[in-house]
Amino acid sequence: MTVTPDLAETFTRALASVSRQWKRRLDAQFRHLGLSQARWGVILELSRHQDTTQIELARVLGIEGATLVRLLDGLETMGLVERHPSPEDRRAKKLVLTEPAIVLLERMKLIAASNRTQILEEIPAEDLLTATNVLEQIATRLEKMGNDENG
Amino acid sequence: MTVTPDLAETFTRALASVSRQWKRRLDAQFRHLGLSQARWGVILELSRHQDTTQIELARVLGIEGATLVRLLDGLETMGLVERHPSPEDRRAKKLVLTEPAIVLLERMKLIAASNRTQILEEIPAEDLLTATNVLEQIATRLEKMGNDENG
DNA sequence: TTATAATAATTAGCAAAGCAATAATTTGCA
DNA sequence: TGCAAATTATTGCTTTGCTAATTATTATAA
Repeated sequence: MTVTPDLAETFTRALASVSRQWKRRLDAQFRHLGLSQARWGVILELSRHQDTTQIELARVLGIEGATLVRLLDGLETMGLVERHPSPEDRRAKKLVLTEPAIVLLERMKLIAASNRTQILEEIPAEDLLTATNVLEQIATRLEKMGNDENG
Repeated sequence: MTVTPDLAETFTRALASVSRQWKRRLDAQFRHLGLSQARWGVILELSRHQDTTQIELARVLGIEGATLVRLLDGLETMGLVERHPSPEDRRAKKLVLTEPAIVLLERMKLIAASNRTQILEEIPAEDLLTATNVLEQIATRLEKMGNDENG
């Protein structure tokens, strides 16, 4: 089987559309908490990598450091995140979630999970697994291409 | 096989990461033409649906009408698109590509296609097909949920 | 050891997406 | 027919992403 140009193109269009619509929907669901999809992602990832630096967090989120700065500014103003100076590197800052953030996290998890369930309801698990693997392969490849700075 | 919460979550993270990185890369490749991924999408879709109205074009692109307005403003300034009053509805405007846009379109197609080829090189076509179908199912479902205004 | 490189966070400025509100028209129904 | 509701394009404002440039610090190499 060959990857026809049409298939590749259809894939990219569907990818863009789904990602925009998913974001839109999640933003709407988090709005009443004063949050957004982007901020939710930061908090979730932070709950898994406590005491990480900003650059490291940006890396796992797949966004630029400069983008993360603004997100953290907002979360800090809301009292959900604190930036502490790193003991071993005075350029860097360690990030920690505050108590209110940890409380909020649970509510956000429920919302995000129920959202995923609703959207993915009718997708066969097998296909979803394949799709996930494809996306992860592409993500890895894009990271590699980006670092190589070619193309 | 069951969709575990982990799988669904991994899927969404990979989706977000790929879509951001893909956009970033394409933006970089179009920059020297003064274009972007978003504007490229408008021109491509317009080449397929000549004489369409803005709202209809926004619909097939999966973006808001207001978002398209700004994209068209830019493309009109560049002399690539023209807005003509619609004969049958004085609220609406018909969109047409100019001659320079049609010339440019061919170059853009080559760039986008070579980009896709590079990124998707190692993905088995079978898996890509499955992934595309999954994404299209989700896109359809999200559109339905959005219109129903529920959830 | 000191000058140069690289790295971490930040700021500024731009693009593209969203929502909400508005004006001009068209549609539909009573 | 005529008035209310829907539709089309627009503008204003916000968020989130990017790149480029800046500052402070750390790492490297001559």
